[in-house]
Parts: sequence; C-alpha cells; structure tokens
Amino acid sequence: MMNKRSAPADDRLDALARAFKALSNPNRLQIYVEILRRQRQAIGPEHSCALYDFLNSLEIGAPTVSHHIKELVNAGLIRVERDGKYLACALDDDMRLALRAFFDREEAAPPPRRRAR
Amino acid sequence: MMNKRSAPADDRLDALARAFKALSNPNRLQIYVEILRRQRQAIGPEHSCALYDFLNSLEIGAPTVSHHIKELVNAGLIRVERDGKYLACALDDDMRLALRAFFDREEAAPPPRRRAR
DNA sequence: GTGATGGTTCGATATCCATCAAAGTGAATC
DNA sequence: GATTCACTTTGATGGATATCGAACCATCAC
Repeated sequence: MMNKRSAPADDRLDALARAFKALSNPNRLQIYVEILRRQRQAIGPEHSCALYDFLNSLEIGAPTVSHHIKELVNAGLIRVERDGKYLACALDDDMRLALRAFFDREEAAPPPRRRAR
Repeated sequence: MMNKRSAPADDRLDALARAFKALSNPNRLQIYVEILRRQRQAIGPEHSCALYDFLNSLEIGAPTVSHHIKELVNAGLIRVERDGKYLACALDDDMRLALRAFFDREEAAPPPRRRAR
C-alpha cells in the first residue's frame, strides 16, 4: 500500500492527463476526430487537414483553431508540418494506441514520448 | 462536406468530451486508475474504493475528493453506491469500452448512455 | 514589388475549475 | 442520545482556459 504515488507511474499518468485535457474541449475533440476520420478514410495521405478545413465546421475563429491545434500537438496527440502555405495535421499513432491500451487494462501501455510544453 | 456538425454525432462527441474532461485532472485520473486497478485485481468485489482510500494517496482534502468522485459519476465513468457508512465506487464498463473503441477507430462505438448533470 | 490567402501572435475578457476551511448530514457505536 | 466516523454541501479564492479582434508573418500568384 504505497503512500503518495511513485514517480514513473506519475509521469505516465500526467502525460495521459494532458492528452485527456486536450480532448476535453468539444471543438478540439472535433478537430481530432476530423483528422482521425480523414486518416481512416485515407482521403489523402498528404495535405488535407489544414486549419481552414476545420474552420468551416466549427463556429470559432482562426486564432482559436490555431490555438487548439497547438494544444493537440503539445499533448502529443497530433503532429503538424508546414506544407507551403498550408498546414498538414496528422495523428500521432503511438499516442492513439497508448490511449486505447489505457482503457484496455491499466499498465498495458509503454509511456508515450514526452513533448515540449 | 456537411456544414456545422450533425446532431447525433454531436451528442456522442459531447459525451466523450465530458468523459475526457473528467479524466483531465491528474487527481481525478488517479482515482479512476485506482478503481480500475482494484477492479482488475479483483481485490474485493465489494467495499474497497471508499473515499478515504483515495484520500491517503492524493495530497488533497476530503471535500475535493468528494467533488472529484461526483464529477467522475456525472461523466458516466464510474458508478457509486452507499454501503452503510462507506462509499462503493465501481467502473462503468460500458463507458470504458466506448472510450477504448474511440481510439480503436472512429465510429466504432455505440453512444454511451447519458447521465444526469 | 502588390495582393491575396493561410496561419500565428498578442493582449484582453469572461468564464470555468480545483481547492480549501467550515459547517452540515447520516450511519454506526457506545 | 451523545460521540465518532465517513462523507457532503457551501461559499470563497486563486488560477487556468476559450474565445475574440487586431495586428502580424509567410507564401504563393501576379
């Protein structure tokens, strides 16, 4: 019956908590789902998923979308690349699998890589 | 290319967003994990998982733990029963599986039952 | 170059959240 | 029924967050 929590488990849980926080905002979740959907349908492996794609289906402005995308990146949920004028958002599949494993059963997943704050 | 989002998908996403929000706080996540762990180890199908069990491993007070438990219930993540003086917290397995399915692939899960606010 | 388009950065603001201490409730025990 | 134990309710408070408009930066097309 350990008192307080152990450090490594803490790190892992904190990373998960950050991911959950990123997904806790409906608009951010919607963005994540959209990326997931496009990836799943393999609409285009490249491009797609630029900021303005989300802008039309979400009643929020461009600055807010930009902010949300950054949050998803910081949480390790997606990766982003500049493609000329456009943005190219892609799921981080390691994180997706880590999250799935978390709900599979506890202690099933290796700690996802940390990212900058 | 539907504009704005469709209502039923919205409901489902909102339910997920609420669940993620509940798990976004490290202390609340810790509580959830603890319940998950005890359920997994089948330490005792009954009792266990009372408020004071969490109190010792979390550097927060009893009112806050009480508040967190309520949030987890409202998010549909756990269920709670009074057992005499004590509390009996148990995972909601439907929600756990719905969350797992979400990370499996989008649109794989039936909408989890709604709960009172 | 000039424009236009896609995206970001910067305050500002309004709301929400985690936490606490103090007081309250309800069940067990004496 | 008085005490204790487990928990809850009720403000209060400090800090985080979502969103915006305005200004800014980068890239593409002339």
